[in-house]
Amino acid sequence: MSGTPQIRLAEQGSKQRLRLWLRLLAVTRKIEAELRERMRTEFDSTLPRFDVMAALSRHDQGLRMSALSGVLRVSNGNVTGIVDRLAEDGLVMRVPVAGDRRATLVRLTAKGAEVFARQAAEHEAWIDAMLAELSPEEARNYAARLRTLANRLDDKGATE
Amino acid sequence: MSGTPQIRLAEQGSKQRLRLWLRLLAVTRKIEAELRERMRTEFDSTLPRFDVMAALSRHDQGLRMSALSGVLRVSNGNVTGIVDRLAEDGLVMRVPVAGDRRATLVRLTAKGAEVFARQAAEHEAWIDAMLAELSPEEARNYAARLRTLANRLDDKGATE
DNA sequence: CCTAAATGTTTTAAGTTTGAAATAAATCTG
DNA sequence: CAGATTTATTTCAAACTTAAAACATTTAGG
Repeated sequence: MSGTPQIRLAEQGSKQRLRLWLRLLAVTRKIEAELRERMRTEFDSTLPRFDVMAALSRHDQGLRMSALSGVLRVSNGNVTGIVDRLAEDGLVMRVPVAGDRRATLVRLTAKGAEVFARQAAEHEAWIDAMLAELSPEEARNYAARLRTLANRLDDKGATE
Repeated sequence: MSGTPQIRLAEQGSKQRLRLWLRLLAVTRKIEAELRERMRTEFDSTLPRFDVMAALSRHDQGLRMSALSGVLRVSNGNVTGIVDRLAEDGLVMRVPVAGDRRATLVRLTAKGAEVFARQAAEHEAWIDAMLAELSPEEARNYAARLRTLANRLDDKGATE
């Protein structure tokens, strides 16, 4: 009815992986929705803004627009808009790059660094609470597994 | 320097969970980006459209706008726009609900069901290839773990 | 040097997304 | 049964997102 045993097994593998993907997506969306809601109510901000500030907080010297876009895996034009709005609020600043007038370096302002520090502490606590069910060891194991999976995905993308 | 041993351990757990979350997000975004790209180039469509059709394909009798919104975990207004565009393309139809003139039932058209069947087969194959590194058993185990995690998150949300 | 290709960023058009306000209809309550 | 509340959906404004086009600048070849 449903083919040879070999094909039945392959189909099952495919179904299991699809199911895993759907669960992964569901959990990720659930957590993101919760984080977005809290960012909005507690800090009157958004996740994309937080993501940009988080990336910048790891680079005191600042990041180019293209580097920011690469780190966050979002399009160039997207970053332009988010940085525009953060700059309006005085949280980041655009700095010219000496020797390349095409490029712009984006950096957290003093105010931006201060605001981000507060938000980051809460953000970490929210995640800690949401994932409290996972022991530190379990979290570490899953993170490691995801890391190898991400590497494999990157490899594939690179060779295509 | 960094507090009592108890606090140091708690901090570590928090860091591990944060790291896990960041990896989860990175992998999910990577896969989504790949799926979006393929939906665009192979089918000239988008993930949100596919998601809506996938939900409808599991309900022959159709779904109310609010049910669709609930299943997909996106806002009501969002679903309105996506269904509008799918309807323009003749892939879904709005059907009045007998006995409740506020509500609308959304269903796949024959064309929509046919288009979705083709896309779903490809979609499953793409995911199967991307997650090929995971054995069916491993996929099943992770899916199960994510399921309990999702349940826990839902419980939290319900009691708040 | 001068042009062609490459690089860095912004702009644009279309679609997605949210939360809140508006609308419409059904249900509850006195 | 009339008014108030709740429920189902759409509309709206603002932000996010992408891919592609436009722009500015730099680098590479001749």
